[in-house]
Parts: sequence; structure tokens; C-alpha cells
Amino acid sequence: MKLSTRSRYGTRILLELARSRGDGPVQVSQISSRQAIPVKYLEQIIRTLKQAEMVSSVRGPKGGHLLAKPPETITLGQIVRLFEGQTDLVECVSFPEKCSISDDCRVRLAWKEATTVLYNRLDAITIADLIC
Amino acid sequence: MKLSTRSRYGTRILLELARSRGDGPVQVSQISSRQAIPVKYLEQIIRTLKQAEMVSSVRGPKGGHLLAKPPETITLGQIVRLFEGQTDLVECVSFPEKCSISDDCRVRLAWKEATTVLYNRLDAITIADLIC
DNA sequence: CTATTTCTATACCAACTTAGTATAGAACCC
DNA sequence: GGGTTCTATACTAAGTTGGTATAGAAATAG
Repeated sequence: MKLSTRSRYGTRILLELARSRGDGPVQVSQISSRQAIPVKYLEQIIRTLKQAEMVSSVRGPKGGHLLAKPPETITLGQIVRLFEGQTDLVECVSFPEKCSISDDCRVRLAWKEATTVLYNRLDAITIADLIC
Repeated sequence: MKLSTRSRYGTRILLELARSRGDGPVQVSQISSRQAIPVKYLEQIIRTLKQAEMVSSVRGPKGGHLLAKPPETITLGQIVRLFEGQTDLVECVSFPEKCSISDDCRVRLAWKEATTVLYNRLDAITIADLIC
């Protein structure tokens, strides 16, 4: 049970863009060297962030990427949900029909509570909170 | 970020043993059919539970497995920690030296808080709470 | 108007993990 | 001593993760 690098890198990318807010677009190569993330991998992750409308991009010379919304409105919970395909810790929380043993409902409820408590905490932390 | 079947099966095995507490040893074949877990896979999981001294076993005819301690003393947190190799959501929480970007300490702290909150919740739920 | 810069899209791949199977064996009780 | 039951270890197919490679498309400086 661990977070993918995508979630962690995604967070650091957003943080990097938040730090440069107001200074114009930041290029992939800059983020890559500052955050030690391979360029091609970073591009994939940024694309996901773009689709989620957290980032906007400018092409061509002097282009780059920008934070698309205020850093206070982006939470860690949003980022993690975006990158982790499976949001619940346990599949049967979202798809109870996948659970063959229906009398273990209390176990399912317990996993659900743990998931909730985790995301509540993650949703309470925004990118703005993380800027140094 | 999801729980392995080992953690989920482990919980259900312990729950099954808790239900039969006082009725003598429960055999792998019984647990297997009641909980729909493959026998050979179940044996591996029970071995882990034995090593953690949550389960004790009796060999030979009429043998089987028993809960080794009161169900109120076994928490979901203990079970999950036992089966998930990586306990923290993020590696650098336990091994900060693995983090190349040390100025992102606040991000690390955030992941750590989320991990803590999750395990606090899991540690508040015992096998006894889950018996139907 | 074109050359270069920069982002975009998709395909691919090696290594690892997960979930489960197979095989062999050791203890126990009647 | 023979069947029952647990123990140990090796193996494997399928999926996931983390990352690379290749090709292309848009924008703009000059």
C-alpha cells in the first residue's frame, strides 16, 4: 500500500509551478532538472495534470507550463485521486457486488472508514500549504 | 494505492477463527470453503499470522488453527502492517535519505501525516469489533 | 515563411509485484 | 504405520510500475 511515483511527482510538479507563479511559463526541462524527474516521464504526468485542468500550457519558444488555478484550491486528495486508479483501499468498497462473502459487511465498512479518514486528511492539505 | 489480498484474507481468516473461538481447532479446508480462499494460498497467509503469534496451530488428525490471543487485542492496523511490506504511503517517510530533494520536506511531512491518520483509524478497530 | 523550440501522443519495454499453484515433507494421532 | 493435517519452499502467469523511444504538431522569433 504505497503511493505511485506519479502522485508524488505530480505533487512536486504542481509545487514547482506554484513557486514560479507570476513569472510566466515554466518549461519541462526546468522542472525536470529542479525536481530530478526524467523529462519524458514528466511530460506524461503533466499531461494528466492538464487534463484535470490543474495546469495550462503554452507551446513554442518561450512556452511552458503554468498553474491553472490558485494553489489554495488544489488539494493533495485531488492529486492522489487523479493518479491512483483505485481510490479505495479495497475494491469491494466501491463495488460491493465483487464481494463474494456478503456477511462480512463489517469488514468492508472498516476499510471504507479508513479510506475516508485518509482522504479527509489529504483533502485538508493544499499546494499553497506546501510552498516553502 | 490498494490493500493486498493478503491483508484482506488475513483479516477474514482471523475473523473466522474468532467466530469459532472455544470450539477447538479450525482446519484450513473449512476456512477455505467458508471464506472462498484457495487452500494453498490460505496456508501461506496463516503461516504469516502464526509467525506474528496471532494464530496457533495443532497438527495431525483433528488438528487445525486457533486464535492465539483475545480478538479485542488484534487490530486491523497490526494486520495491515504485517502484510504490507511498505507501511508508509511514501518511502521517504521512513527513509528520508532516499529523498533527493530535501527542500520538499513539507511534502514529506504531509504524506507522513496522512499515513499516521490512516493507521490511527486502523488501530482503533479490532477483530472483536468485526464479529457478526 | 521557415527553423527552432517546446509541448503532445502513442507505442513500447524491463523489472517487479501479486496472487496463486505445485511439490515435497514433517509432525501427529489412532 | 497410515492417513490426516500443517509446514516449507519453489515456481509461474498476469498485471503494474516506472521509464524510454519515436513521431508529430503548434507556436513564434527572426
